[in-house]
Amino acid sequence: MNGTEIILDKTDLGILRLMQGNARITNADIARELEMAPSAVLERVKKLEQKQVILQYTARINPVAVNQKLLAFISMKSSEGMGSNNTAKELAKIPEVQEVHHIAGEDCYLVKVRTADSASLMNLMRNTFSHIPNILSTRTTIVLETVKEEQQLVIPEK
Amino acid sequence: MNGTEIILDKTDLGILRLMQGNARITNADIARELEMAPSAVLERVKKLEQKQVILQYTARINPVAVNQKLLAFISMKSSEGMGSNNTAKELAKIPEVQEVHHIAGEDCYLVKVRTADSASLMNLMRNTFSHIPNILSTRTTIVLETVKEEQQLVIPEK
DNA sequence: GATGAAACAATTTAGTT
DNA sequence: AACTAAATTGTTTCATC
Repeated sequence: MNGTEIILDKTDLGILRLMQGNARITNADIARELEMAPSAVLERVKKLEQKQVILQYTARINPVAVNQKLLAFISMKSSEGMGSNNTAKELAKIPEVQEVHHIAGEDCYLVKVRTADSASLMNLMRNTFSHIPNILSTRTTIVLETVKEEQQLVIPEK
Repeated sequence: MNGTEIILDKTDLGILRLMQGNARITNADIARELEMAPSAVLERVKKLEQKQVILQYTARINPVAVNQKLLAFISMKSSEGMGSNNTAKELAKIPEVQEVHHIAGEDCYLVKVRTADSASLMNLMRNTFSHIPNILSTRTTIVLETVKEEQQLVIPEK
């Protein structure tokens, strides 16, 4: 069927919870929290990486500090048939595109984009999006203020 | 006016690029890449944290592995006047809510929510959203497939 | 701000249970 | 899978430039 099912025990979930909150926590500190040996933590973490339970360790950076002040969501209709998602794959290659979701309802993608300002969003749409085939229409929504933006998942207790 | 402007030099941007790609990189490795002393890297990193250029170090976890299979975007109209954003603040407190954006156009919020399945989304809406005042209407869009989902920013060269 | 050196701490490997 | 112990490597402080 699909890939082997991933089974996580209480210790794995504890590690995930700690690392989701602070990816630079030391294995020694994880070991102290969970009352186990650091070498055992290292083994667990390696396996979680291997199994792609942990996808990446990343620093969240303030977009304003690196001049990425504009955030927009763009809905796009595509003329390609169900099953193919080449349009989405092309969109995913663009560095300013942070997210591409295929959504229910119409033949639609929802795309999250970050640029310096509205002028650079226009340029991106004119120079890059316009070369992607099968895009029938776009509707752009500009974010005025972001109140919360995290990717923290609710990790179950058990 | 606003908070003091943040000025980042080439070294800071190099550190940010490396840590955005891998938050568990050692300061020693950053030092080797950027050809400087590890103690200087430590000082820079501390300052970037202090200045809130680095907001958090986090492990990105596979949602499927922790049983968070459903992703939805909800647009909400609110009856509260411009300037106040209590509705948004209440939404931000809910752990399943990953993002809350105030968007242009109508009196609207765009909310990103992750739950186990559609039944648990229904429960969340019935039990939690319904207690938040001033929500006039909601329109829920279910994600069928996520092609890309990252928060990686484009870090300028200089 | 950056460096180098010293003291301290964490990581990682290997052997054992 | 987990533990301990030992060897290696990284972190952190501090005096100096």
